[in-house]
Amino acid sequence: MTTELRPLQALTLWREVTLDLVRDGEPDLSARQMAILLTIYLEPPPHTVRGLAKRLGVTKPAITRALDTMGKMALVSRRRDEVDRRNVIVQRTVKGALSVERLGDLVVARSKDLPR
Amino acid sequence: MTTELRPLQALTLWREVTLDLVRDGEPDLSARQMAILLTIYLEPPPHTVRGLAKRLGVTKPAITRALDTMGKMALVSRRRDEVDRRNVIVQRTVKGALSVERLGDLVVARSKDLPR
DNA sequence: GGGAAAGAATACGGATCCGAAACGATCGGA
DNA sequence: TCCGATCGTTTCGGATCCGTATTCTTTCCC
Repeated sequence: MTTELRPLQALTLWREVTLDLVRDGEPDLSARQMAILLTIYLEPPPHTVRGLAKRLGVTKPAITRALDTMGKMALVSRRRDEVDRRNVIVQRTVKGALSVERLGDLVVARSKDLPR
Repeated sequence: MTTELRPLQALTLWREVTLDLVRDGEPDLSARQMAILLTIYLEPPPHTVRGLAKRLGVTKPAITRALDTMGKMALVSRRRDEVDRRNVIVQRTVKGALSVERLGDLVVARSKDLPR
């Protein structure tokens, strides 16, 4: 189906999900980190630092730093590309998958009681 | 209507809007700042630091800092409550209203071409 | 009037972030 | 082989963020 959100509904949805993310105790992901996480989990691999930088429109060091932080959180992991050892492949993790899944459920739940 | 988003659609929507926010050049708002902004613009005033802190489940200094930053960005403003001068009232601004409006349009637009 | 309580801001030390620039490692073509 | 291009990381100075604890003003109430 084609979803028919109106602006007030859209904003309400965005606010409630954001509030849930702020309140859940977990350290907040920045917009960049969120974009990286969802790109990795929604788009087919492989994902490289350069590819993510280009897609997000930010510099490579910004991606490296975000991956450092998200790596500590165990949301993503990295490994060398053995075919071309210059590349680093960004990989999914169990915890990252669970986190993404939870976000999906959150948005679905919040979309169910929007103002008319 | 009751929106019927499925998890993959929800995640795709969240990803594309987040990507738009990252790519638009404006400095990214943190999750807390976004929650504050949307609360101020979607809920009836008045909004105080304490009230926002309680609603977001974070400390008051975190709210003060977020308001400092968003004040510099001209997304919100502050004034003393003349009735009870201990309180600070958080107010909307033209730029903030435009920013919120743009986000609403963004979510609406991205919700229109979601995968079946 | 005086002290407790409330509200917001400030100080602190530590962590993270930013873009730009420099740096190694690796690859690939002449 | 060697030299340029590519890829990711590191470094730099400066800004922002975190939570805790403290400070300052104002209000409330005995």
